[in-house]
This record gives sequence, C-alpha cells and structure tokens, in this order.
Amino acid sequence: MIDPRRLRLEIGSIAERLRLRGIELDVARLEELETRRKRMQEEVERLRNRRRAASRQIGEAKAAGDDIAPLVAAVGNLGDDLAEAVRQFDAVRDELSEFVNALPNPPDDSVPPGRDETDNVELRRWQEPVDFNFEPRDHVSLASASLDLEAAAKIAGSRFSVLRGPLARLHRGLTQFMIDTHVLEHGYEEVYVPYLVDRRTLVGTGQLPKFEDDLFAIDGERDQFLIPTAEVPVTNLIRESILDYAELPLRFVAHTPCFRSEAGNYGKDTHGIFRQHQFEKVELVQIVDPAKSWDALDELTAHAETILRKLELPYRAVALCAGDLGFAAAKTIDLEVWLPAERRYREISSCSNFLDFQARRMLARYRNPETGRPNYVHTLNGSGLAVGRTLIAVLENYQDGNGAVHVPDALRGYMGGSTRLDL
RNA sequence: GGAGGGGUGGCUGAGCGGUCGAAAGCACUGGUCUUGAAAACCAGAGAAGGGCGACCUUCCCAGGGUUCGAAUCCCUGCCCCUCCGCCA
Repeated sequence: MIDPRRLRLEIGSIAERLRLRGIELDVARLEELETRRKRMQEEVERLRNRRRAASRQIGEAKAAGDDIAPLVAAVGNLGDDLAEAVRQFDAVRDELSEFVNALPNPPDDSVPPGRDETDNVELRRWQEPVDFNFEPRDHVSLASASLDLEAAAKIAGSRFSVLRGPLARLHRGLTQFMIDTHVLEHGYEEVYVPYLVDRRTLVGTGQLPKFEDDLFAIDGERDQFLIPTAEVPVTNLIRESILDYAELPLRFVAHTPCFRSEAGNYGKDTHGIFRQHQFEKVELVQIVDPAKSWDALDELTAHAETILRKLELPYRAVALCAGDLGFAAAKTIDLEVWLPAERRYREISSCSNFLDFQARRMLARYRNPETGRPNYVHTLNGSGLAVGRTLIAVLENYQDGNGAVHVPDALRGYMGGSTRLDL
C-alpha cells in the first residue's frame, strides 16, 4: 500500500512514477474521494464527540441523583444522524481503500524505464555458456522415461508433471542442497508453513484483491487459496506485529510447492516443465530495518546467485524495467539461467525489495529504538531457486552429447555419490 | 464428532452498564542515587487514523443487536485451551 499521506501530499510525483509502469492514476477521482472522506470523517467525529459528552453528562447526573429525563430527551435523534453519517463514511472509506489497494508500488528511481521484458537491463553475466560441439537436446528429450508428462496429464491435466526414479531424486536433491546452503552458509532460518492461506494473508503480500484469477481457490465453505509462492505465508508471519529492533533482520528460507493458474499464459511455454500449475520453490524472505533494505536486496540476490555458482550454471542478472515489475515490488532483479536447447537465458529467480508496501498492508512494524515508536519494516524476497527450472538447467547444461547427464559436483552428496544420471 | 473453559495494551493479567484507553506486574524511556553498573525511589510511556495546530476520533477477537451510554448484557461467527472419540 502506498503511504496515504504521501499519496495526498505528493500525488503528482507518485502519478508520474506510476506512469512508468503504464498506470494512469485517476487523480481527479482520488481527490474527489479524499474530499468526501475528509468531510464525512469530520462529520462522524463531531457527532460522536457530542454523543460522548451527552452520555457522560447523563452518567454524572445519575450519580448525583438528579433527574436525567430532560438530558436524555435533549439527545434527540443524534443516534440516527450518527448512524447515517457512519454509513456514508464507511462507504467512502471502502471505496478509497479499494482504490488505493489496487495501486501498485511506485518503482524506485533506480528502476530502468520500459514497457516489457525487452526493456530489462542486463547487469552482469557469470560464466559464458558452454559451447557444445553437438546439437544440445532439451530437458524433455534428455529426461526420457523419467519424465512422464502423459501420466501427469492423465491424472491431473496439462501443466503438471510426474518425475520418476533418478529425476525425482535429483529434484529432491536440488531442494535439499538449496535449503542447506541458505541455512548453513547464509544464516537463514528454515520454516515450514501452510500451503493453504486465507484472503487476508493474500491481501497482505499484494496478490489480492487484484489478482484472484492467478490463484487456485478452494471450493466450498472455506475461503482459502493454494499459495502461489512461499512469500505469501512466510512474509505474513510478521503480520500485525511489532518486532524488537534486535530481532532484525529476520531471514527465512522455506521450501514449498507453488500453485498458479497461469491464466493469461495459454499457449506460452507449453513444452516440458518450464511453466507448471504446480512447482517447487525454495524461497528466501527477509524482514529488515528500512535503512538497510537496499543492501539486503543485493545480499539476498547474491545468496540466490550462490546456488547457480555452486551448480556452475551460466546465468545473468537483469534489472526489471518499470513496466515488467510485479505489483508490490519497488525494484526487482531477475536471475536468468542459460538454457542451451533454447539458446537463451530464462528466469530462474526473482529478487525484490518491496520497501514498506507489504508492511503497510500487513501492519508489520518494529520498534524504532531512537524514537520508541513503531515504524514499518521493509520486506524482501527472492527465489533461491525455482527447483523445477533448476532441474531443467542442470539437465541441459550437463548433457554430454550421448544422451547422458553428469551430476554437478555440488550435488554428488545429495545423489548417493553418483556422477551421472541413469535416466 | 461430543462436553467444557477462554480470547483485554509489547507480554502477563484485573475489570461493577456511566467520569475506562482500561488496575497491577513485567519489559521500556527519562530522572534521583552511585566512581560506574545493578538495586531502590520518582516520573513518563499503548496502537491506528484525522487536523497546520490547540486537539479530536477509533480500537478490549470479528460482525450484528439492546441502551442516552457497552470491555461489561444478548445473538452469530472465527480462533485458542482441556477432556472424550476418531485418526497420519
């Protein structure tokens, strides 16, 4: 959520920054809502103040043994007036909060301008792609019988996968490797969290109210959704709380399945397991002192990069342009891994600083030691990494030209010492 | 699924339909004392929102209701705890 006060005072510059995202802020409507809100709020508070004073007087009169009948009569239809004013005020406030909740985070000044992914800016590359002296095969071909997409389609439909034997083990091994690295080397606390969450939780991180179509909802009485990422339950751990300053930064790592409807992506990435309705991800979440969130973004991104480096997978880091930013992010660095069969870099991690955007929605604060007052924390998260896509990258980058795939050195311990996959 | 007990400030925990944002303790901040610290004593201090400001409003799980007035009474829902049953 954008700071309502800043929205009022700096409406021009905020509108300008939202324009970079391709969002035209309806300034006239916002100002009209604000004017009504202010008028109704003052009216409600004035009436409530009168009621309070009158009730207190009646209480005092009663305690003194005086006749309270004239005082009660003098209250008149204050109650009805107040109820009507409250009704109007609630209506404006709901309209206003719906309007404000639908506004994305204005991009940080360091975010490159642009409309879509073609305007993203490459920041750095690590390792040049291996120049195979043969035609590289894609992950579906390499995985052969260990990847059973027909079985998945039979039992669940399209965009699901069944992994068998060595491929299932590689998938599990990658997950363990990632978690271990973040816990043991980067100091994250591992957490296990629910995969179903309620509406309030999704509003907290920004998936709702705007993007309900992207989620899988649970049918029936329970108003719950399958999580689209661990970011949702993990970041919400600190919702509606005031943290001690000494607790910061909080660093959580969680491994969860992620569920996405992929509405609007029909026909996109339909080959193989690149884009699935269900996939596994190891997610990094940080809750930090607002003064330190930009350093934290670099640090968190480096933690994700460590996984790629240990696996010796060529990748590049790109800064998302304003038009390609997610709803809640003020800035995002994507890590893109090289996929030989596609001959291009593809997203494998997305690391973002949300500043106080999510914290405001969640009412997540820390006690500022200098003022003793609560301030909003800053939240960040990033994939470290998307497991299914890492699996693709390992298969394709570690193929030997004869249809065999070697096990990256870093994974040997997670694969029973095997040096190659018997797919 | 059955029976019972609860949800009050950062935490623990009192609270009679009225002057209750709410006792007390812990934790916190400032001061006194001390070479320093601790202890003790004194004082301050909840959260959200509005207003340039003096100030004002809201908040005792949530939503309704009764009332001039609700933390307190009534209804509904949610959550937690204990016991029984079932169960990985």
